[in-house]
Amino acid sequence: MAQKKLGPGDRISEAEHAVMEALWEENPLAAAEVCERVCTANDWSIATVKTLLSRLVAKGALGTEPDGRKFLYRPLVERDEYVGGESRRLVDRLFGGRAAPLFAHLAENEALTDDDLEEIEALLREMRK
Amino acid sequence: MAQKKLGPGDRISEAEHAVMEALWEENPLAAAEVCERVCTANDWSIATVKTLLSRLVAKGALGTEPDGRKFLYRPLVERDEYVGGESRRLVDRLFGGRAAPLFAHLAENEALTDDDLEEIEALLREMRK
DNA sequence: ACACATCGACTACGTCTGTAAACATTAAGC
DNA sequence: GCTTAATGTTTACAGACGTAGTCGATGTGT
Repeated sequence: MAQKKLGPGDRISEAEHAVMEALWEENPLAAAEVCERVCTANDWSIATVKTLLSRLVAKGALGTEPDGRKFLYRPLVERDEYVGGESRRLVDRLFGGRAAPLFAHLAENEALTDDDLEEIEALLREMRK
Repeated sequence: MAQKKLGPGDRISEAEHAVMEALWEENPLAAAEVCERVCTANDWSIATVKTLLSRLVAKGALGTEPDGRKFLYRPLVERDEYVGGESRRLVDRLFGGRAAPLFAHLAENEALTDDDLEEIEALLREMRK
């Protein structure tokens, strides 16, 4: 088999996600370059990053292209896709699929800044067309 | 030590969460009663439920009171507390702590029903006092 | 040519999770 | 009293995850 498309079983773990973020921000990158942007923040060794990269490739979340003796990695899944999936999973699991209760929750716990409120209002206005 | 308060390291896993949901909806319940409400839906055996209950007790998420030869389990963490924590974690991880982008995302993918929109508008109105 | 630095591949290993069986105790029915 | 059914406790085990070391190949500087 050549390319295993990311099955729904192939979830991206939390540590892997940090690697994905780096690559979503800039790509393609070599392993060492990825390490430069995530190793210190997470207190990881280069070896750890290599493992995470391999697992992400195995899961079909990353693709590689050879560049001399090294590999360049680039995301195969869009950040939007991932973020959307995770968001929906949470809303499904905790709020029965309804987004309003999530919103209410965030609002209650003042997890919403004034900027957020304004932005959301704007979105609503635009949505109402 | 008698009561270990749920440390932040003691996360509730997905399977465990299903058990918690049952107990949040009705409590206290015995293991067999919990199984009645979650075993068929998840295709679990009673043994699995017992394990999950034990682990939740160990994590400090559930408390027990003896009832004859059996135990009754009841939540020690509020559903709101859990839900709030998980929501914030997601927002932090995926949206840099800002809720507006999450909202935008849900909106884009029409994960928002008309009811949701109305409800959110109402919330906004009320919040603006 | 040769030592050295790099890089990906393979291996390792402890913890957590999902899933469950085996075991011990004990209340209850006969 | 003794068998049986129910219940919590212990043990099990495979797969995922976090974290990293070792190994073999290969390019690099001198």
